[in-house]
Amino acid sequence: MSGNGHKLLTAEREQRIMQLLHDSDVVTVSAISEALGMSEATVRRDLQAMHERGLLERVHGGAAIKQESSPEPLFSDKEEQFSAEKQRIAAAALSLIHDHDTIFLDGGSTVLMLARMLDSLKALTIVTNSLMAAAQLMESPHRLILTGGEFRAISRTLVGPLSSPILKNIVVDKAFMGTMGFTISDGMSTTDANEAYTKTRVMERARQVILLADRSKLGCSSFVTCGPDWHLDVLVTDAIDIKMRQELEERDIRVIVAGKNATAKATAGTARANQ
Amino acid sequence: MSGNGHKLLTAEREQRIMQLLHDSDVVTVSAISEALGMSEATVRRDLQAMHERGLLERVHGGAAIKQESSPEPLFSDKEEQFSAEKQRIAAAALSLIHDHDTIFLDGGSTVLMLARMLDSLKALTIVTNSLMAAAQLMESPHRLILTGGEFRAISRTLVGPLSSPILKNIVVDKAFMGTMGFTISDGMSTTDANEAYTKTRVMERARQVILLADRSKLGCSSFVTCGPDWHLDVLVTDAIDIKMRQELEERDIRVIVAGKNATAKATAGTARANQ
DNA sequence: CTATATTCAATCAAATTCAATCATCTCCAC
DNA sequence: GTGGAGATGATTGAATTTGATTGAATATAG
Repeated sequence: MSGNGHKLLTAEREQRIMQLLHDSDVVTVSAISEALGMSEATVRRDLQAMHERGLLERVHGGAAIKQESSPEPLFSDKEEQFSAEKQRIAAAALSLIHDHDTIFLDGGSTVLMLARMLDSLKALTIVTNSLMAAAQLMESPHRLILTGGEFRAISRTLVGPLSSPILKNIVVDKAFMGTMGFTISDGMSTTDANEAYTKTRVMERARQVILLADRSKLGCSSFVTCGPDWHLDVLVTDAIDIKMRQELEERDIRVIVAGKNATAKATAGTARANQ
Repeated sequence: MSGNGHKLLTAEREQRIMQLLHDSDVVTVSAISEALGMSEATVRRDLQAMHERGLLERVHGGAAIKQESSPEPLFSDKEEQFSAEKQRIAAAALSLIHDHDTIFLDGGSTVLMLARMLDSLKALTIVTNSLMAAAQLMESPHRLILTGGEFRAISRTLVGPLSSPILKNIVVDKAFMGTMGFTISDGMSTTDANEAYTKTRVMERARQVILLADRSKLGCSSFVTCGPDWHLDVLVTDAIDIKMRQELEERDIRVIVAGKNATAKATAGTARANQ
C-alpha cells in the first residue's frame, strides 16, 4: 500500500489532491491542508503548479476540476440562429454525398449545418475555406483540408488570390456552396470581391456544384457577382418560385426542394413544390 | 567473473526498486534505503542511473513511475497549459516584432502564447498555419492569412505539400517557429513528416527565422528532422547549456535567454501595454 | 458604498534533499 | 601479499522545499 511514512512527495501530494477533487468537484485550500497535513502555503504552491500544467482550475479559496467542455469555444458560433429551413436544406444536401467522396464546403450557416451532419458518412475528404466548418470537423475522422487565404472576419472564411494556388492543385467531386444572393442572370453574388473570387475558383475545380440557398436568397443580388459565365448543377432550397424553377431546369440545373414534409427522403420528394 | 554472493547485485536492486515503484506510484529515497538496507547515497546513484535509462521519473525526495501519457496530449486542448517559462519566452519574442511587420506563426503552445500578446502592436500582417493561433487572432485588427494544407489534429496545424503553393507566394519578415526538439546537428525536429515539410518551406520564405523553445526541447531530437541544411537566426529559450550557446553563437545564431530576472520587466511591460 | 474578514502572493529562515568528493571495503589478478 | 578497479557509505556545501509572516488583493457583510 502507499501508506508511506509521514513525508509526502510532491507527486504523491498531487495524486491525493486530484483524488479530493475527483470526490467533490471543488475543495478549499484549508481542506486540502488539513487532509494532507501540509501548510496552506505549500498547498497553494502545489495548486498553482498543477494549474499551470492544466490539471485543475484555480478558484478563490481553493480549486475546482477542469471542465472538458471547451473544445467548442475555439470558433464560437454565437450568432448561430438555428433555422428549421436551413436544417432541412442541409439534410437534403447530405443525401447527395456518398462514402469516400471528396467534397468542398463553402462558408455560410446552411453549409455549416451540413458539416455537422457528416459524421454519418465514412472516409470523406473534406476541403473547406470556412473556419467554422473546420472547427466543426476538427474532431471528425474524415480527412480535412483547408484552403489558405486571407481571413475574412465577417464570414470567417479564407478568401482572395492567395487561396488560388492551392485550389489549382485539387479537384473535388462535389462543391457545396453558400451565397448571399442568387439570380439566373448573375448566378451567386456576395458582398466581398475576394470571396467572390474564391467561389469562382472553387467552382472551376468541382465536378459538381451544389448551391444551398434558402428562399430568401433566391432572386436577389448582392454586391459582387461571381461572373457572367457561372456554373451550377444542383440547387437545394426550401421553397422556390415555379417560374424560376422552370428556367433553372431548362438549363439542366436540378432543383431540390426540401419542404416541410420531406426531410429525410428529400431526393425522392422533389416532385412536390412546397410553396 | 561476477561472484554471486550474499550482497545485492545492481541489477537485483533495480528490480526491487521497480517492484516498490510498481506497488505505489511514488517512493521516497529513505523508504528505498530502508527497504533494501543500503545507504541513501547508493539509492540516489541507482535512481539516477535508472532515470538516465528512462526507467523512472526522478522527483525531489524520491522517484515516480514514468507516465507515457504526458509527452503528447492526443486530443485534449492542453494549449491552455499555462507555463511561466513559456510566457517569458513569448514575452521576449514579442519585443522582436515591430509595427507593420509581416510575421509567420507556427504551431505550438509557446508560439500560441505569443499570438495572444500581439494586441499591443499595430498593423501586422500575420501568416499562420495554426488553427489555434488563428482562433486567437480572429478578432484582432491585424491582417490574418492562413496557409492551407491538410489538417493535423494533434497539433491543430495545416501541413503537408498542399501548404507549399501558397507559401511560395509570400515572404515574411520574421517566422516564429515551435518545435518538438532541437539539436545543433539536425536542427528542428517533429513527429510528423508533413509538419517537418511545411516547417522547411516556411523557413525558406522568411527573412529571419526565430525559434521559440523551452529548455526541455534543447538537445533532443524527435522523429523527423527538417533536413541537414537547416537555417536559424534567433533562438529564444528560458535556459540553455553554456556549451550549446557557444556553438550556436559561433554559427551567428543569436541566443536570447528569458530568465527569471527578466520576468518582472518583461511581463510588467506587456501587461501595461495590453491595457 | 464602506468596513471587515479571507485569501493570496512574495519573502525569509529552517529543514530537507541533492550531488560531488573522499575514505574504505571487496573482489580479483598478478 | 600487493595493487587496481569498482562499489559503498559518510561528509559537506549547494540547491530545493517547506512553513510562517506580511502586506496586498479579493470576497462578504452591513
